[in-house]
Amino acid sequence: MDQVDRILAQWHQERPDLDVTPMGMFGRFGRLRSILTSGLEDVFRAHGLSAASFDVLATLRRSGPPYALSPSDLIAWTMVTSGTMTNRLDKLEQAGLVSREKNPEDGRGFVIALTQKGRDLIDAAVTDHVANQHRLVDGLTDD
Amino acid sequence: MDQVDRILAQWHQERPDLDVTPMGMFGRFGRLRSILTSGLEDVFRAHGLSAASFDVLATLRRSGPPYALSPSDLIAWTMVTSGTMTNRLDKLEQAGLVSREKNPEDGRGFVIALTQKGRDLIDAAVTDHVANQHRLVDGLTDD
DNA sequence: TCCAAATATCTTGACGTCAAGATATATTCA
DNA sequence: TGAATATATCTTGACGTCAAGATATTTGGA
Repeated sequence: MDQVDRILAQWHQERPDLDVTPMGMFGRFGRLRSILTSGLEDVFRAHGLSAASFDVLATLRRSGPPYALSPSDLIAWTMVTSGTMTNRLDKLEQAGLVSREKNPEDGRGFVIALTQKGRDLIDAAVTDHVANQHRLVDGLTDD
Repeated sequence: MDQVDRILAQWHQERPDLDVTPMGMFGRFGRLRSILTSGLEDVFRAHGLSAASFDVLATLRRSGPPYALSPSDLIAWTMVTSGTMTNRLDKLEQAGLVSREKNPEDGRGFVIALTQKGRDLIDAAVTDHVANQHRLVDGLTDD
């Protein structure tokens, strides 16, 4: 009898007209998500990153040399809005992890590139992150 | 070859030393979550609610008569911080969906209760929400 | 009885996010 | 070539969340 079971029991009592079976699935899915998310964030934090900043640095890193993309490319890969990306890039630029220069071929755009510091940081962070994912996945099985 | 596969292919190219198998699972788990979450929010929005406000009203409703709990109880059920709960209750009180009165038995505390309007709203919203969960779950199967 | 410790809630400041709108530059095609 | 339209990015304002700290009240002994 966990928290999800208690919630279902309350609904059964108060609203017997509803079949709340799927609610149990949604509830446990959400709890699993929250456990996994915070497990991942532990590693990001250990490298001074958030999930948001890791996301951008990792996208640049795995795009291969020269480790540079436009904000539009980053928006497409990460599926966030342009306002969110501007905000992420402001933080990363301020931290010296990426550079932001005008695109010489399109006056509307910019080129975002990993700095050496950003490159070193994301390489170390990804290594730890993948190991952490293995650890978290191994910790499941019968959930 | 979806977005997740493309990401894994890039990592394989750039960091062949890493076994990124679990990353595919995390990626698809995250995408599924985002799809389900936005599916649920459609119904909340249709009733003028957010996931946050639905959460509080539903907790009060399923607690049974007199549909009243302390902020501490609500914090325990919803697993958010006290600051978050204060903010949620401010919004709900302002919308006339809950009342917030001093607890006559404990000067430090309050009693949060559904108003009639809140009671009517959450009963209708929960009915739709559960139907929506059935719909979303039925839409899966081979994912 | 009175004070130290515990408890209940609110406040403050910072994050990350989104939608909508503002700007600046490119592109298209009449 | 010039105007209409499309595109790239940034800005603004609002939400929801958290951690840490501030207040007020209650409780548990000495």
